Amino acid sequence: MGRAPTNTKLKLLETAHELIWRNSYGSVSVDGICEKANVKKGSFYHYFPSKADLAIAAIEWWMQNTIPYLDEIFSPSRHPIDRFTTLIDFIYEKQEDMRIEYGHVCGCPFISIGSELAAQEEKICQKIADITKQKMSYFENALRDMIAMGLIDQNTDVILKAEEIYAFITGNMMLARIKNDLKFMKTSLKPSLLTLIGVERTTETLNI
Amino acid sequence: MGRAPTNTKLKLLETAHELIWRNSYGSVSVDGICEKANVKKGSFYHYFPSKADLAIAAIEWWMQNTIPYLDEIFSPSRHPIDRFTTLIDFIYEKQEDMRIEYGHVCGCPFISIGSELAAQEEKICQKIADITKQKMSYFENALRDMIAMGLIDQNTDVILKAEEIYAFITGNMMLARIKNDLKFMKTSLKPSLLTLIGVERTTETLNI
DNA sequence: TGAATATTTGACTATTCAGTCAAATTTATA
DNA sequence: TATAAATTTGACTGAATAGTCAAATATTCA
Repeated sequence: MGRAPTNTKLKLLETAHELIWRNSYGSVSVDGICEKANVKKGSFYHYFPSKADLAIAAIEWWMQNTIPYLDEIFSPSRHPIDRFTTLIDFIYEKQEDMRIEYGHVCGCPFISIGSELAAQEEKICQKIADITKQKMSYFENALRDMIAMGLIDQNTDVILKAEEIYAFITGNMMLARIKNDLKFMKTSLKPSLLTLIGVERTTETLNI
Repeated sequence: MGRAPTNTKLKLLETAHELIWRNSYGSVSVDGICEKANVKKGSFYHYFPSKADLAIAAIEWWMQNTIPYLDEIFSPSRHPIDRFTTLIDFIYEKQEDMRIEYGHVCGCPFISIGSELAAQEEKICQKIADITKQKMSYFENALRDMIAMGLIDQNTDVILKAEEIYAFITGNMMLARIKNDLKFMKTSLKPSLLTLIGVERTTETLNI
């Protein structure tokens, strides 16, 4: 008995995520999300108790969406250096796609909304912090493999190094969004990142 | 003849900057700024044509405020490595002060507002991009001195390296704001930054 | 078919928002 | 002290905001 579930909730998640990523949490209204998603406001509040709760759900949904890609990129079967370079390619391509479609580099949705709501929405910050940790664990895993393979200094503190990598990539995405410019990300981010990681830049290690 | 200028405009700039830095552009209202600054709304619009114009003026005002500090930190009379370590100390102390006073790490005001308004306020983005360039010029200047002193690789591309440094510091400040945590900035940012710059970490070069 | 359940609708509120404006007030100076 | 100019005030508007709710509708299955 009972009515079957519809795709309304998913439409709201997708639309909210896109609008907030492109613009900002504060500049996107519930009415705007509903209009774009072709959903009435009453339906919105049937699925989400508040705008903030929708934002949290959208962040969670997007992260779940992203995990399979990260699993593929950071597959243990891939050479660890290749994992990082593939990650940069993956990020760049998404950013370039969005720049073409929306006319603007959009940066990292987690970081943008996290920064915007850092002092207002404790729950959102906690969620972003969790995601940050989760992403860094991919880096730590790859760094351990690099140590085992003798690619980087044996005494590398992988936790610390992972945080450096995350901050570096994050900072670059942020600046790309503000400057609306992917030049650095396209041409310099990859070699800069490898230097930061501490990989010797010989043709031998780079051409896997 | 005529009435002498008052400090109302300055009060509005100070208050707007503080509230937007602590929270966000979208969550701070003109009414909120006026109330905290003890200024009536009519006065606000006597001095600023719009909320966005106030934000631009506040950003400009804060940058003008910051320049003397940067000039001192990046004084050519200071050892170039010391310039960077002093910068980190300067940033950390300000962040720690704000964390204690407001209960929250506030990060970089320029980057936070720039990211928030990247797709909405062209003028604000342009202003932030200008400030970014201006700050990187300090880095480039120091890097050239480091090359001249043989502290880093003679073939270092200073423009590129300055952008790396800026992204790295920016990313760290962003994460500190989101995580509301200054641990990394306090203990690891300095050595990590020197590694990124490419300075050999011997006692000789570090204890200036 | 009919009961049970989930979903959708649209009209509704109360508040907050950015921005306006004419009149009142202050103050420097001639 | 009169004048001129900048400043301040407070009441105002109209639009947008997040959120509410009871009723209508669709769908499932017994």
